[in-house]
Amino acid sequence: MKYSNATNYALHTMVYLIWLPKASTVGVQELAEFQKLSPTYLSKILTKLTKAGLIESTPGAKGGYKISKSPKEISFLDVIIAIEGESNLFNCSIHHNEGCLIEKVMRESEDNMKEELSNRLLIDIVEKMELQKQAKESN
Amino acid sequence: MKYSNATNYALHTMVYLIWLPKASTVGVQELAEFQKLSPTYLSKILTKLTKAGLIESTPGAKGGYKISKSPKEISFLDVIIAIEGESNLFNCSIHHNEGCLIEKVMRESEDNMKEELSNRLLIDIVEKMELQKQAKESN
DNA sequence: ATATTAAAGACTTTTGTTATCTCTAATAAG
DNA sequence: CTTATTAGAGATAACAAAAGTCTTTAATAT
Repeated sequence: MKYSNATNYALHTMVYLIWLPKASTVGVQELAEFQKLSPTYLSKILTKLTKAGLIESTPGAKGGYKISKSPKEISFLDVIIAIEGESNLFNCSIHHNEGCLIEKVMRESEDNMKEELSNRLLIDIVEKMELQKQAKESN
Repeated sequence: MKYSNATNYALHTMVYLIWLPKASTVGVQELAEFQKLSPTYLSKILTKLTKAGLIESTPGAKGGYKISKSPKEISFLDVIIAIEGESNLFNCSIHHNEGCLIEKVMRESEDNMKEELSNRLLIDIVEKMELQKQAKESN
C-alpha cells in the first residue's frame, strides 16, 4: 500500500502555488520543470486539482494555474482526495459479511488518519519553508 | 491507495485461528474454504505469516497451522506488516530533498495510524464475535 | 486572427498484485 | 523405513492499476 506518485506531485505543486506571490498564475511548463516531470503528465494531475476546486485554470496567453480558494482552507486531505478519490483503504473480502469487525477497526484507523490530515494545512508548510529559507540566508 | 487483498485474507485467517480451540492445528484446505480462496494461493499468505512468527506450521500428516505466540500479543499492525512489509506510505518524489516538510507531515500521520493499529489486538475481535454469537443463540 | 495555454481522449508502457501449477521438503503414522 | 499427507519454494501466467506519452480540441488574452 502506497500513495500514488500523482499525490506526491500534487502536494508539491500545491505548496509551490501557495508559496507563489498571490494572484500570479503559472503555466504547466514551470510547474513541471521544478519537479522534473513531463508537462503533459503533470497536466493530468493539475486537471484533477482543478476539478476538485483547489486551483483555477485559465487557458490562453498569459494563462496558467493559481490557487483558487484561500490557502488557509486547503488541507493535505483535500489534495489526497482530489487525486486518489475517496474510496476506503479496506473492504472486507468476505461476501455478505455485514458489520465485519475487522473492517470496523480498519475503518476507524483510516478515519482517524483522515481526520488528522484534514487538520494539517499546506500553508503551514509554506510558512515553515520561508522561515527555513530566511534562517539560511542570515548565515 | 488500498490494502492488498492478501492483507484482508491474512486478517481473517488470523482471527479464525485465534478463534479456534487452543493448540488445534488446521490445514490450508479448511482455511481456504471459509474464505472461498484457492488453497495454493492462501498458502503463500500463510507462509508469510509463518515467517513473521505469527503462526506455526507443521508439515506432514495431521499437520497444518496454528497460532504461535499468545493471541494477546498479536495486533492488527503485526499482520499488516507481515504481508505488506514495512516500507513507508509516502516518500518525497523530489531528488536530494532531505527533510522534505511534506514528507514529514505524511510520515507523522502514518506513524499515528500504525501506533493505533499496534494497540488493536485480534483477540478483541474474537471476543466480540463470541459475544455476538451468544446473543444470537439466546434469541 | 493568432499565438498561447489548458483539457480531453486514445494509447502504450511499466509495475505490482493476484493467482495457478509443479516440484521439493518435512513429518507423522503405520 | 515406507507411505500418505501437508507445507514451502519457484516459475510463470493473467490481470489490473498506475505512470507516462502523443495528438487533437477548446478556450482566451493580445
